[in-house]
Order: sequence, then structure tokens, then C-alpha cells
Amino acid sequence: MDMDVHVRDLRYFVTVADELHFTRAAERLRISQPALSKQIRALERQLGFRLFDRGPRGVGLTVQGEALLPAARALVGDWEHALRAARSAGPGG
Amino acid sequence: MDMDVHVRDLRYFVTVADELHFTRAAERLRISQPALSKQIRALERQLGFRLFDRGPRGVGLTVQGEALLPAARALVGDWEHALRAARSAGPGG
DNA sequence: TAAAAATACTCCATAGGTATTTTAT
DNA sequence: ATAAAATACCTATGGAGTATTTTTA
Repeated sequence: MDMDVHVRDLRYFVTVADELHFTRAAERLRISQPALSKQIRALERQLGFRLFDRGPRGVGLTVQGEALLPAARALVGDWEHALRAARSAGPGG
Repeated sequence: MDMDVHVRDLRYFVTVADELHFTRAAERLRISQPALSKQIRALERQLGFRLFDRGPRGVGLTVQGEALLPAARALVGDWEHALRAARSAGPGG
């Protein structure tokens, strides 16, 4: 429902999607597994749909998660790029 | 310094850039003027550079703010578009 | 049983509000 | 004196942690 996501949560999403494993993703992100689990759940609640299917066979993207993933990746990358550009545009950049 | 901005703060940035007036921007955003002022300052602190020059003649974008604005606009728009697409990709979408 | 995600709690930081002050004309 | 942004202070929510529980292969 809410468009105003935190970019950090998109990094979390992308990392879990890369690992398909919450514990390993949490390690890569340098946060605890419960914190990551909770953030992803909160993000899903905020968006109004599930990003992942959790099961004993492991973690998998939902159809909607699959649909959103490229945009999430792009957003994170584009933003970092734009920031670097803006920094070097200014004095002392 | 920190890449992990809140998308909401980018909306705030874009709105102030559109209005060039904190009080009017705050009204459009439906938050108080002090809250907006504080958020923009926090964003500037987080980014490591000023987005706006404040003066009695009014508010103006800095060079870096000018450089970042198109990306901020695009990011907000692209994200909203991607979200709608993801929603309709799923069941009950 | 073992591996992995979810839950329960606790603590500090953040985002918002209202009231007030500062600033520059 | 005025108009507009900044500051002070307070409250509620959010994000992080550690410890524990649930799940199911």
C-alpha cells in the first residue's frame, strides 16, 4: 500500500533474493537473522504482498517478488550512482 | 555518506524543490513545517552536502541539489510504477 | 534431531507533533 | 513588525539486539 520504502529494506530484499537463505543473507548484511526476518515481514506487510515463500525446502521468490526484484536492484544501483554524481558536482566533490 | 535513504525523504526533497518554500511544501505533504525542516536537514547531514540554500529571498537549490533532483524524481516515479506492476503480477492483483 | 525461520522481549534512535525562537528585511 | 525557517521538547513507532520457540524433512 505504502510507496515510501526504505532503500535499506530493498537491499535486504535483494540480498535475501540472492541467497535464498535468511541466515546467510543476514550474515552478508551484518545484521542478525531475526532482525532480517522481521524487516522482510514488515516490508511484505507494507507492500501488501509476499516477496518470498518460506518452506523447509528453502526460500523462494513469489511471483510478485520476482516481478519486483529487477526494479529493487535498479533502484539501489541508480541511487548510489546518482549520489556519487551529485557529490562530485559540488565544491569539494 | 549513507546510501540508505528513505524514499519518503526523496519525496520531501522533490516537493521542497518544486515549491522552493518549506511551509507550502509541508502543507502539500500534510506534515508540519518543523518536521519537514528537520527531515531535510537530517537528509542533508546524511548525504554529506546541502540540498538547499536558505535565505530571506527564499529557498534555492544548491549545485548538488540541482544535480540530485532528476534522479530523485525518477527514482520515486520508477519505484511507484514498479510497485503497481508487481501488484498486478500476483494473484488478486 | 538438526537446520532454519519465526516469535518474544528489551533498548535506543527516528519521525512526528506543538510551542517558541531566530533571522533578515 | 513580518514572514519563514530553525530549535526545543515530548511522544509514539521502528529497527536492532539476544534468547527462545516452532517447524518439518
